[in-house]
Amino acid sequence: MANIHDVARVAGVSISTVSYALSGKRSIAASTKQRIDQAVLQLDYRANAGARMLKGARTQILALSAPLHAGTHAPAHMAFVLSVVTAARQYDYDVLLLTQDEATSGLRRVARSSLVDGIVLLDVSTSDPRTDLVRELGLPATVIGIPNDTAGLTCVDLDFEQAAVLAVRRLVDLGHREIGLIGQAPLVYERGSNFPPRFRDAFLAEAARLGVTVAFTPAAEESAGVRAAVEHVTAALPGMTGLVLHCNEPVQSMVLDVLSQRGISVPNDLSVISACSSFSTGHLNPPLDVIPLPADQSCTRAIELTMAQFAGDAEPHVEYIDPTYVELGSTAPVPTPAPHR
Amino acid sequence: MANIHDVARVAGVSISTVSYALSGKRSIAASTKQRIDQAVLQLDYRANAGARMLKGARTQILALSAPLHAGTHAPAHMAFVLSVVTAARQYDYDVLLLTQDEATSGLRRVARSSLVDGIVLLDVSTSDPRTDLVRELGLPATVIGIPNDTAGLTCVDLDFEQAAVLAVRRLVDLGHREIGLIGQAPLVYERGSNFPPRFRDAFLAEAARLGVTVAFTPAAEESAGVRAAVEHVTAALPGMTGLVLHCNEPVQSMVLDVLSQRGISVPNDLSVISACSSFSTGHLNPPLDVIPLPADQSCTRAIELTMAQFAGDAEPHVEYIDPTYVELGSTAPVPTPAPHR
DNA sequence: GCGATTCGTCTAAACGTTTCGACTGCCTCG
DNA sequence: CGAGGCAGTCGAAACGTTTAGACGAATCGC
Repeated sequence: MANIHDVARVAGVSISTVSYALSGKRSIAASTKQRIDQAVLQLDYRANAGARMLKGARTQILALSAPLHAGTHAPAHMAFVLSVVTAARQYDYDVLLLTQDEATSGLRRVARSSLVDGIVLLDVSTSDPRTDLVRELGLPATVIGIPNDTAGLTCVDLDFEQAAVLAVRRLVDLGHREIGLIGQAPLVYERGSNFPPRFRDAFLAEAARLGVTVAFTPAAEESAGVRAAVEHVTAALPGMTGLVLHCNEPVQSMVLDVLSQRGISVPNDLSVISACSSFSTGHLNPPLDVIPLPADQSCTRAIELTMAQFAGDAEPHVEYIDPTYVELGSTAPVPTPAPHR
Repeated sequence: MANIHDVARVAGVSISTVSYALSGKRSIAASTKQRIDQAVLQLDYRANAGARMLKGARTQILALSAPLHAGTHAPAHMAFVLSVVTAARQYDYDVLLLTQDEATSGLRRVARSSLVDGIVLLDVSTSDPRTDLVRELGLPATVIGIPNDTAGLTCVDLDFEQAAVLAVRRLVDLGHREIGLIGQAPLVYERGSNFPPRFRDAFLAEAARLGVTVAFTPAAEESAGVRAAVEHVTAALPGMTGLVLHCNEPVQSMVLDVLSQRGISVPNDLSVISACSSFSTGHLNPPLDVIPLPADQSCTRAIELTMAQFAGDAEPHVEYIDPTYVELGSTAPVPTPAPHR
């Protein structure tokens, strides 16, 4: 493999001149620069990564800790992973993928061996051992998601609380007073995943504040679980006219199936909102109003924040991404304007 | 960060002694080794990755080129990615994730800069620019999937041809003479993905050999597409008693829904087989007989083959993984033993 | 016409490993 | 008892960069 010596020889200059020409850190005569560029092209030269790391103290590699938990929707997870890689490449960073097993040991290994310049954490739980590790390692790091203790951490995530508020208000504005909420699988809550309770609690709080009645239930991912969840909310709230889904796409689709089997028409009989869906709801029948969970926005911002830490101009802080509401026709004013209460 | 000098100082030996003690490449007195281990522990020392790469000519990093194409089932894709990472870790290798955009340029970059020791290619198409690049780079590489031109390449994959034969024979053995085959989405075939036509062609060939009638159709992923696919095969084959699904899980599930809506009972009226599914079919209703596509097996083998190339004892070749047939009760002897023809 | 400045280039010193060759005792064998 | 071997350790030379410092030549201000 061609090295900088070869380039220098071909271009007829010293290696430092080559280095400066390529980095642009000192001015180089146009003619010299041209000869060097030519030699680089001819030899297909690329600076040796190891040498660059060793001397430069920058590896241009980020560690991405992306555990895939049971109950996490794989396509959504994939979307985050790919978004991180794509965003990192914008800053000339590559991404080393770390998984489940080895979650903390792998992070420690790559960090202590100076293999990576920084860390991105995906899918943190409310109390996640990786956050302690990140604090200990003292490496630039960004967490996508909000753990309970954010001290000393840089975190970014969709504002799930605000998303919940948005969903409640939309339905309330349309006159709905009895609203169901179908959440993630029970084990997602038990495991301590960070965003489901954030959404649920804010949802319940806003509903209470506005004086509307809510029935919440998690929904297991298989069709029996979904059926049970729908039954639970309808039984708890016989007068339910609005329903919010904070669950993954297959479950959303199954909920719509169950509703249609029961002869419930959306939005005529029931207004339905999809909250924090990573993907378009356009293929659902009917397409659901949605508050999107924009993987690329979170990830792009996470990378920006990591780069800011490299530059040294970034204090640890928590950053929320504003949710938006997208109307696709699955909500309507409350059907029978019967006086409530 | 502690370096080897620090360890040497704390242990009271020279750095070469530390290096030998840790690598085990020369014998070291037990007492010395112990002092060194102690110092390593105390300082939480890990060899600097850059220095190791530079000198050792081994980076302990693999590039994984994992483009996520439209029509690829994300969970299956994820399973392959995670399996590759897990398998690589068994050999103390980390994995650098490369995506879609940058497919060839990214591979070239990491290879030419000696950032990675080897390459794993996922989801190759029949004619994939990445395979030419791999040949050009001359780096150890393993392809998961079989492109048209395998010259000079090391490839590993499930034997989709054999899987197709297995599926046909199973149904034929049970007396079925008219068999439907529902495949991937049309764009998957158009894009040149490697395994769908391998399966389809072998399926048609084996069926022809055994003199049974087949109707094949691809199935677009939305429910209208699935409905159309089912209609197509039933219209083409009014006497169809067997159906093979070579498509992703959501489509399989939708096919079963359509069948049940039409009052077709599995396996009483129709025997159904799921071919090359990455995930268990246990949650389907009914659970389908399946010829699994074992991501971990392919990936583990791919890593083994890459490691063998490092060791120098491996010629480029194509390796097939034997498919297995798992009975879960979705096939039965042909229902009405009416004489066909 | 001369010191100061700027530009372009070079020399050489790091960076933290791995590993080859060499050295020192000590043991063994003839 | 001396030659040879071996276990245990060390010194020093790579590996391919980046970058601080030095230096000559051209340019500029006065």
